[in-house]
Amino acid sequence: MKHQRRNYGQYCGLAASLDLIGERWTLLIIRELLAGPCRYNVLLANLPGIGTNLLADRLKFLTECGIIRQRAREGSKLRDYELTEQGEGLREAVLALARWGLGTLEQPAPGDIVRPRWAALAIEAMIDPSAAGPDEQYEFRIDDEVFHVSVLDGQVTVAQGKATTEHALTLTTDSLTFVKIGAGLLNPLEATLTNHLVIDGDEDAIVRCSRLLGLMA
Amino acid sequence: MKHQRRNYGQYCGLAASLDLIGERWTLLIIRELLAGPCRYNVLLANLPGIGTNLLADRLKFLTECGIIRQRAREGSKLRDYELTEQGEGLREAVLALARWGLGTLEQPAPGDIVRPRWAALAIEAMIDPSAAGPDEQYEFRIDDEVFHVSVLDGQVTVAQGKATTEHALTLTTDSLTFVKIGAGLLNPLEATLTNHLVIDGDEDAIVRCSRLLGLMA
DNA sequence: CAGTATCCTTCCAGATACTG
DNA sequence: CAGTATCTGGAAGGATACTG
Repeated sequence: MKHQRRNYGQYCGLAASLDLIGERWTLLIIRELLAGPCRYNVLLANLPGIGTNLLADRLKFLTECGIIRQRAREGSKLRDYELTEQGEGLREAVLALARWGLGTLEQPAPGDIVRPRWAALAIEAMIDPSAAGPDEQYEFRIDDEVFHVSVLDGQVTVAQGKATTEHALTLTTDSLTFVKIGAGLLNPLEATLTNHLVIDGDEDAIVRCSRLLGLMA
Repeated sequence: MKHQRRNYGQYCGLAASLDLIGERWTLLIIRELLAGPCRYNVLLANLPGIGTNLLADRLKFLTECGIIRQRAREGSKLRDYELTEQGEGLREAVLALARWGLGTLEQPAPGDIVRPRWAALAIEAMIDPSAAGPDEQYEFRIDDEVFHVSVLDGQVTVAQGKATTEHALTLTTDSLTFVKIGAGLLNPLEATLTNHLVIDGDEDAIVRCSRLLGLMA
């Protein structure tokens, strides 16, 4: 018989959350999966410092709780982990935490690492849905990965991969630069002047995109 | 020299959050303080299972990080802990987690405890700001504590204590009942019929309040 | 590739005693 | 009252080696 996990024993929404996703590493695993399905070894590579046993533990527990599931890739023996609908429900909470944490970030410490999808998380956290303009897409090229922001009927979403339609602008940068901008430690204009950030596209679209990301203050 | 806290070493908003408030008990302490300033021994009493040394550790760390501060009560030697502005910024994240966790709650396990302010957190998590109606207040009496919901200029807030104006309705219940309602495990009508929930007030206000809390589905 | 198994270290729970 | 200090068993976390 499996030993009962430690839990707070409180009948409270927050305590219930923390019983499920409050352990070390768990929310970082969720963060990775919020960007899309992912294989075991890719998770392992994107979470430097986690032990392979600990990753396996967490994945097993999250699967038992119905927060993630495994799915076979068609035409391949490889399996991906992906969020269930319940797991997807954590997006707002993760974004709220990321938004708060962005505000506390200072200059990176030596040894700190950055990944493109964390920059994508920063994009998503920065978005002000009430600033959504007309339907269009923006393509973000961060290091070697591509993401796109899509405005559709006032709904804004961020996803992995190229834009699915013509995109109104292309933004090219590295993940460190982008996270610094999100943290308010670097001015987009300054980044552009030093060539760490290159925006290519219609001028009006640039303004709309900046507004959407709260960069006009 | 103080030993450096364990941290993820990731330059990412979420990881930065978790470095500060990801340890066990920390968010539950924040939850208590979100309801208002609180003394050491009250925190200790409301967080059954935490050790006095662990609580002191957490409070010290949160103070060093600028998330909470201590304040002397006027005319008394007693000191309260309270959130700083930065700590107050965690409200949205805590509410998002509580909202998600409420959805996962099942019937309470034997030994689970409930507290009025956790029910107040459930109220706050349930609120749909877009459903805000005309300015008015609702008073909630849960066990032996009183909270009020205030709608003002389309902004909805929940606070400890009695309503500050005439209130459009008074709701009396116990914390267990209220959390169950928030978790969708108990129908408000059923709770009323069994006398676990008593609502006293104008009929239209009851409808508006129910809408605000998403109880009309 | 996707995990187990192992070993060791650190952290936490709970109790209790003590201080200003 | 508001903590600090100390101790102990047990659980969780981390590093590495190994397996189907």
